[in-house]
Amino acid sequence: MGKHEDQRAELEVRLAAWVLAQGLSKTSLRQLAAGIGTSDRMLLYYFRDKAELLEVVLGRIAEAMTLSLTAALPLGQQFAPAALYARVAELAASAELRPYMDRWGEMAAAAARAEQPFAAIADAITQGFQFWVESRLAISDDAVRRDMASLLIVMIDGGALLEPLDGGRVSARARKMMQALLETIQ
Amino acid sequence: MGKHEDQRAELEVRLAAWVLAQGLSKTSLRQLAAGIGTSDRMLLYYFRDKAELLEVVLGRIAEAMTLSLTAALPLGQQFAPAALYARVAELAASAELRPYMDRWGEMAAAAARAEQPFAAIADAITQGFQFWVESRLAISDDAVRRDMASLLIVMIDGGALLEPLDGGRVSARARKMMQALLETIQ
DNA sequence: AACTCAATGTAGCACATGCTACAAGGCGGC
DNA sequence: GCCGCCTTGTAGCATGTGCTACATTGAGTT
Repeated sequence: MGKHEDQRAELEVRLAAWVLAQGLSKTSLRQLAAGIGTSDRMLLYYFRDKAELLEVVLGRIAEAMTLSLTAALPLGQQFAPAALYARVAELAASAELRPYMDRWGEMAAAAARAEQPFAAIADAITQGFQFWVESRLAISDDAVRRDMASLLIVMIDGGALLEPLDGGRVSARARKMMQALLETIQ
Repeated sequence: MGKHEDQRAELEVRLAAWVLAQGLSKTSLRQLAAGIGTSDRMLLYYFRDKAELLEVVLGRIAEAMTLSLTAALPLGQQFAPAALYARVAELAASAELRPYMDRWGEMAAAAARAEQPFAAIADAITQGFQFWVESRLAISDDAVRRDMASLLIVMIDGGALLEPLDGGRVSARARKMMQALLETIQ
């Protein structure tokens, strides 16, 4: 196997860990290089350009997020909307998944500004998330299950987005109300 | 009255219009100056620094948004959650309010990245929005009215955030489901 | 040992950014 | 008419950015 590919994969892993921990705000080539202990020159040796680097690294992070989610709540079991919402809201706030949710929020935001290459990746994650929720909802009607999954996603993501605002109060109140609302339709 | 203040106010108006139309992604001093037909030098003559400029301009935009919202749905009338949600969702998608919602999404996103001075302004808007919704909800219990208002806000903002993703499908499905859900508790 | 070529370092370019120093214009009061 | 000062233009600095040219190293092959 090629040593080149190994080296590049190694860089990808370290970059993904660094970006996951540090966020998307400090992603200049020099900052990334300093963060993982190499040089910007090296990054551009192993990646065509910054766009390709980010695409690959964010892809890895997205993949890891999906793995984490699935590990925490394996496929097979199905839940009523209220129960699944509670589980996912709790998960999203957990120490393990919080960094992923934060990055996800940043990416969705960047996508809203039409920054590349965030839009494409955010799109893929959204669809993956939709599928993940959908396949864990105990709702027989296909269309309703789809719609309910989307509702949960908007609530989770919207909550995550507004979390840093107003000290998290709006977010907390909405979660509580949503929970109550979902329980009325058991 | 001082001519200086007039000049500055004039700049503020033009800057606000420009930023409202163009978004927050092109807000370097040179870009702003070119956009409204002046020089970066002038901007820094009338504003202490870029932070103050953005603060004032975004404040103006936020103010205009509140005015627009209130004009569209004056205080006095109160609505059941489902009705208010429908009205606001429709409003948020209208040609008049859409630019404001887009800017608001960008600001919330920027605030999530802890970029200054967005955080403080986004905070103020959130609270203003909470008050706006709360005072139009026909719910007698104070705590419940607060929580329901927050829920609607998270749904509206979350929907706006996810609107550009997956062709707006997730957003649309969530809106539909939420509507149905709210109607069950008339 | 000599050679080759991938891997890495050093230096720098061209550009954008926020901001500033300095000077020139122009409009007021005397 | 002349002076003074508010306003505006020109030029530039320091820094950060993505990216590149060139030189050097060093390990593997013959």
